[in-house]
Amino acid sequence: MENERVLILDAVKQVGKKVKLQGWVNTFRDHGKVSFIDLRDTSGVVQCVVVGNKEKITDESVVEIIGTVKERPKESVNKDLPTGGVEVEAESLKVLNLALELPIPVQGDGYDINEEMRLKYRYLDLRRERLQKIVKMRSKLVQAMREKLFEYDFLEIETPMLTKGTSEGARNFIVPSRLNPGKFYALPQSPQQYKQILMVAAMEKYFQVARCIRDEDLRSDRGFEFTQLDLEMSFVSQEDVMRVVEDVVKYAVKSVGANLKDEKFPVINYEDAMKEYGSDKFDLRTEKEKKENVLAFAWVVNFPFFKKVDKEDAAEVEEGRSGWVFTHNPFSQPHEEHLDWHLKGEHIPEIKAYQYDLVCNGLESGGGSIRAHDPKVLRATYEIMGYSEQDIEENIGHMLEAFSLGAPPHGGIALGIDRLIMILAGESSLKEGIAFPMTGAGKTSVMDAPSPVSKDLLKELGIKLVKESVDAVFQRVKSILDAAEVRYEVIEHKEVKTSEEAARVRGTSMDMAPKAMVMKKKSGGMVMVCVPADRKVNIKAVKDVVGEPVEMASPEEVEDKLGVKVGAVPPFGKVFGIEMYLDREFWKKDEVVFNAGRRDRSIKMKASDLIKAAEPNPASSEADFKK
RNA sequence: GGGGCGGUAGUUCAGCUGGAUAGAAUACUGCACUGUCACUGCAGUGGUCGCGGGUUCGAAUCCCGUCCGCCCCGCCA
Repeated sequence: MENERVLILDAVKQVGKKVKLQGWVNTFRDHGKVSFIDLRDTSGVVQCVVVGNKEKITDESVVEIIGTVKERPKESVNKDLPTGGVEVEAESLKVLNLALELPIPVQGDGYDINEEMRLKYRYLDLRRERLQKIVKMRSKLVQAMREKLFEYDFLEIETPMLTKGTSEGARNFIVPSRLNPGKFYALPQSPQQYKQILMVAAMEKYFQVARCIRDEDLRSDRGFEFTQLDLEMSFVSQEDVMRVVEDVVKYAVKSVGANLKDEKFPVINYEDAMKEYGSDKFDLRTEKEKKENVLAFAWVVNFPFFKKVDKEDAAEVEEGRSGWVFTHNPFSQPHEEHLDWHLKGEHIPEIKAYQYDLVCNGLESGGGSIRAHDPKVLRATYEIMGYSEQDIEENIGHMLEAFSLGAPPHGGIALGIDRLIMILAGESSLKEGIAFPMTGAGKTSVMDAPSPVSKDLLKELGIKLVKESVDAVFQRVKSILDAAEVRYEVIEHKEVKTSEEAARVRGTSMDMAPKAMVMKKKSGGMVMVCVPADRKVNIKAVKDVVGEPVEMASPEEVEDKLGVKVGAVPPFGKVFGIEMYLDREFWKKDEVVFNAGRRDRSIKMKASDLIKAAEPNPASSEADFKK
C-alpha cells in the first residue's frame, strides 16, 4: 500500500497512516534542524515536516515524501489552509526534479506579469491555482455538454482540418500541398458545410467540439483559433433546436456551479432588442447580479436575412455584388411567409430568416439557424447577393448538388466555448481560459512559431517567396549557431555595401572577414568559397579542389538563388543547401566577423566555432583559394 | 493598413524638467535557527537602462532611426 502514491486530498483523511506523496514544493521554510514543505499536487496542499534535512530544496521542485499523517498540535493548526489541521511527518524525502530559479513567479494570480513571459513559460503559469481551476472547469464543462448531447442521441463526428477554403467571410489559413505543388488546403473557419452534408448523409444528430481557424488580425480577446460546440439536427424547427441547446447549456453551466438569472431563457425579437438596448448583444443583469457573476442568457430571433452593403466598407462592397449581403449566414432558411419574396428577390430588406443568437451577459455566445435544404432557396440567396451563375457553381455547387439528392430539413447552432469559459471563470480575457493561447502578434505559447522553413522544403512544396523577409537568412544563421551551441556576438551598424565599408564600421580588419563567393559548377549546382575579404578568389584553385570547372555567379543569380544580396551572403553553405569551402587561412585564425543576410548586422565569433557550426568541406582546410 | 502606449536586476516597478557608484520589493546565493506556514535575522550576488546613431564637457533621462511588446480602429459571413 505504502508503495502507491496517494493524492493529498485523500492522504489528509488518513490520520495515523503512512503515505507516499509526490508533488511540487509550494513553499519551503528551513529552520535548521526542522523544516517545512508545503507540498502541492492536483488535489491540494499539505504541510510536511522534515527533520534533519540535508537535501537542497527549492520552490517548485518536484519531490517525493513518505511519511505519517498526523493531527497537528493545537497551537500550530493553520485555519487558513483547508488541510491545516494535519501535517505529514516525513521519514524520507526524495527530490525527483530540482527546479532552478523561476523566470516568473508561480504564486499569485499572475495578472501583473508580462503576457509574453506568461505564455513563453505557460507550463509555469498554468501551475498557478487560478489557471488550474479554469482548465479543470473547461474540461468539466465540455464533459457535461457531451453527456447531455449523448442523452439526446447525438453522434460526435469529426470533420477534416485540411479542407477547401470558403471564398466569403474571413481570410483562410492555407496549407501547401506537397503532393500537389502549387495547390493549397485551407484550415476550416467552421465545420458549417460539412455538418450540413452530414445531415444529407442521414446522420440526423451531429455534434463536434470543433476548432475553427481564421486568419484575421488579432485582438486581446481574439486568437487565430477558437473552439465551438458545433451541432446540427435533422427534421427540426427553430423551437426544437433552441429547446435542446437551452437544455444542454443549462446542464453544462450548472455542472460547473454557475447561477442562472432565468431558468427559461427569454426570447427577444431582434427589432425589439435594437429598440430597447440599441444592440443585439445586450446584458440583462442587474448591478447586483453582475457582482455575483450570474449568467443572463437570452435568445434573439427574427433577424433580417439581408442588409445593405456599407459603402464605407470596401470588403462588403466587393462581397455584396448586388448591394445586399446576408446578416448572419447564407445557408439560412427565410421565414415561411417571406419565402415567395425570397425566391423572387422582392422586398429584400423585409425578408426575415429562421436565425437565432444566444447572448450571455452582453456577449454573443452562439448563433445558428434553420438551413435552406431546398437548392432553389439557397440558390436564390446567392442570386439576391448578385452572384453570377458561375460564381454560385464555384462557391456552393457541391451543396446544391447534395441538396438535390435527398436532403432533410435541418438546422443547428455553434456555441463559442472560449467565451463561455471566460464568462464562467469571471475573466476578462479569452486567453485565460485557453491552455496555450497565442500572443497578440500571433506567436505561439512556449514554442516559437511561426518560424522560417528551409529552402529545400519550400522547393519541395513548389513555393518561391516573392521576397524573403530581410531577417530570414540572419535568423537561419542564428539558429544554426544556437543549435551548434557556440558563442557569438551580433553587431548592429549602419547599412554597408562593401567589405571595406563593413570592416570600417565594425572596426575590424578585412582579413578577419570570410567573404563568401558563390560559384556555379559546370555540372550544375553551386558551391560557396570563402576567402579573406581583402583577397580575390583564384578560380583555378577552386577548380582543383572541387574537381570540375567553376565560374563566378552573377550578383543577380546569387540574389535569385539564395535570396540574399551579394555582400551579405553569410559563410554558411548549409543555410542555402550548397557545399562550402573555407580557405586555409581561417582554419588558423582566432576570430572571424561577417555579414549574415543583412547589410546592417555582423556576427563576430571564434573561427573554430565557425568551422564547427558551418561545417565547411574538410578538404579545404589545406586549400589556398587566394589570388 | 492606421492610431495610442510601453521596453531599466530573474520578475514587478521607481528614477526620465540631463549632473549617481542606477534604486525598491520580490526572487536567487551563503550563514544562523526544532514549530514555521508569504518563517525570521544577518551577509551577499545580480544591470550593454531593447538596439543603432546624434546633441552635449556629461545621456537611463533630450533628438532621429530601428526592433520588440501591449491596446484600439479597420478586418473577424
